[in-house]
Amino acid sequence: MADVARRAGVSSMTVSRSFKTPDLVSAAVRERVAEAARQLGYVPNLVAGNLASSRSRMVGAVVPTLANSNFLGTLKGLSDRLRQEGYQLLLTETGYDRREEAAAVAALLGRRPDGIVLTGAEHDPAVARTLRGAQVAVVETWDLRGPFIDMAVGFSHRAAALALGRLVVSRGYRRIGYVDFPHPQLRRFRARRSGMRKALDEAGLDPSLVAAVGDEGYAGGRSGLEALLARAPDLDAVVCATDVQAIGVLFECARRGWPVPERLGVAGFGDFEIAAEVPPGLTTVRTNGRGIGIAAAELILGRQEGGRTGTPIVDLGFEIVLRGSLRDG
Amino acid sequence: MADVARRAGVSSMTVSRSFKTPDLVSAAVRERVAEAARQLGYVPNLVAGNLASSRSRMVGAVVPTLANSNFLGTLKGLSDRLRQEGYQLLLTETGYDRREEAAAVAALLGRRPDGIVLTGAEHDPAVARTLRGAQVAVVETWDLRGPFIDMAVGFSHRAAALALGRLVVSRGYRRIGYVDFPHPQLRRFRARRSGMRKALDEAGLDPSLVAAVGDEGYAGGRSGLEALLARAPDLDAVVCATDVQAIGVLFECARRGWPVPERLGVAGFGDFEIAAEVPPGLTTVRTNGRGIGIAAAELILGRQEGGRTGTPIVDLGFEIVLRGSLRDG
DNA sequence: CTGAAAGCGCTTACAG
DNA sequence: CTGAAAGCGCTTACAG
Repeated sequence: MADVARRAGVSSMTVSRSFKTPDLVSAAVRERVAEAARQLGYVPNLVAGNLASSRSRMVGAVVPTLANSNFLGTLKGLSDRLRQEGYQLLLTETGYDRREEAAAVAALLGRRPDGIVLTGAEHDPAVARTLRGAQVAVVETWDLRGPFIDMAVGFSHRAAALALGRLVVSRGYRRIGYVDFPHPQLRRFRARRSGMRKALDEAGLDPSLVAAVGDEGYAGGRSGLEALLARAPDLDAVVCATDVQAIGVLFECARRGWPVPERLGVAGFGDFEIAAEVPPGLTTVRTNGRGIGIAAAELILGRQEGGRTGTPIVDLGFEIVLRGSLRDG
Repeated sequence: MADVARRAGVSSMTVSRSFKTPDLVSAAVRERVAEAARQLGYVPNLVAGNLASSRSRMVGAVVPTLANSNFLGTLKGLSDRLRQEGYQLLLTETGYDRREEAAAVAALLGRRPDGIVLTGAEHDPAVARTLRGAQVAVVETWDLRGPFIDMAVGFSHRAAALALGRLVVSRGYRRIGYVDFPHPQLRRFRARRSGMRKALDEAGLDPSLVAAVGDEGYAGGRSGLEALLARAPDLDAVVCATDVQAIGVLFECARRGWPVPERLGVAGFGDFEIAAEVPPGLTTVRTNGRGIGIAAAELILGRQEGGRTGTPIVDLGFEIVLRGSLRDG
């Protein structure tokens, strides 16, 4: 930058202003600075800028896994919205491990990001403590039950599962099983299960057909289905904690030659892209993961402008998407 | 840090040393510094550290899209390996747009990352120029045809498609169609098509059954299949440029009640997780996306140690995975 | 094994 | 509209 200033015949702060606040610089000087920068191939050093201004225009994102369209959508929404404002994303994956998460947050904090986006609202106690002490906007996503460290955006998993459960019941299914993913400390999965249970209770149906599997993927759906059938051979519908599990169930039905939705109704959670593609179409809950990312970005950006913009707890709701995997009732 | 130094009764450079090179500090002092840091909740400011040392321990990753298991695997491998060494990942998505990519690289460079990982080896001319001028290790991934900016890791898409094509031929299929994703300037897709064509030529089969679709997803597979059938009702096998397209073809077969592999053989490219799950199992090319990420990380880390470690062009090869979507021959 | 000084490349008030 | 000075919080030689 000193080189640019010399070449343009101005001071280095004029160069700085010429980039940051061009309106405060005369057109002629702006021109000369731009030309000098171009000739020198000058790339402003944001590291130095960050140190001097104590604003980084970086946001740290902490996700449990990349292998899940839900968080991918959120990441994409976050990244897109932030990029528009010249922010960049620092990404860490924790593998659903609280201690990894705590380590990630600590490492992120060293970079002095302007914001940190966490997945879920259950963290190592040290995380909340450290984060509250730090000068950083924090958004917890995918969970709406506090207490929150700072801000949050999500939806009610319980309400969504309840709505889905009621739909399945309304279609005349009577022996409804649930494939759960009871990951320790993942409250959102407990909430889904609880909503489901309520729907069955309301209808006076047996709520005990639950298979807890340790896999949120295809194999989890398959083994969940098998476990449920072993307990209830007359099972007529299966709801899964994730779309991928539900797809696993559909695949297993295809293997067995079982027609869906006649022999078995199937529903999932997430509305991944494949849900609309797989025959006969998967009934599921659309959760607006991308919207969560965008909203998280807005919250962080709003905080930068000073003061909070609107409410720091955002409920994005959900939508039930009805497809061929449930019969007409 | 000054606070920590004061509290521990040492100079701030001793604090710095105590963290960076503990061996050079006496155990007693190390102890006092650690204690003071703990009490003060001290988090070293890496921004300042980076500026002073001109090393950032950040790596920028530029991917066309997050919605594709291939790059996700690479990202994951990269992120995992880098995290072990205390590096962090700066992520940008470009949407297969060269200008977005150029902008992303410019923005990344402002952070002075120690390395940049690009997808593919075809970039805006400005990218190569800027990057060569910068003090940064560059790895181009998923393509092995240079010229490269710096280093590269990938495999031969042509050889992989050729091997897959030969396999399909060996299974007795004779009217083999190819669903292409001819994205402008995505050489790797051209290479796949070329390998496929060679396999058909060798066998004296008609290589003209190609459907170019603008969608690398499920819908692309479906529309590709329809286009091919319109031209060749006796089509007996379809190879797709991506697994997701191939899954789209399998779903369309299911909708039509066509048995796979009897009525139609199907093969894909990528070995996404679903390939093993979807009935009857998708024959495909396994491309080791995760390995690409790990290798890219190694190349960058090696460069940090000074000097190049081994060859800067890494061929990770591929593997044909045979599953039920092709008949026994 | 420990420390005083200079500097990394910017930005932030404060003047003019 | 432009500039001289100080400082952001570390690390890098260089001494001792």
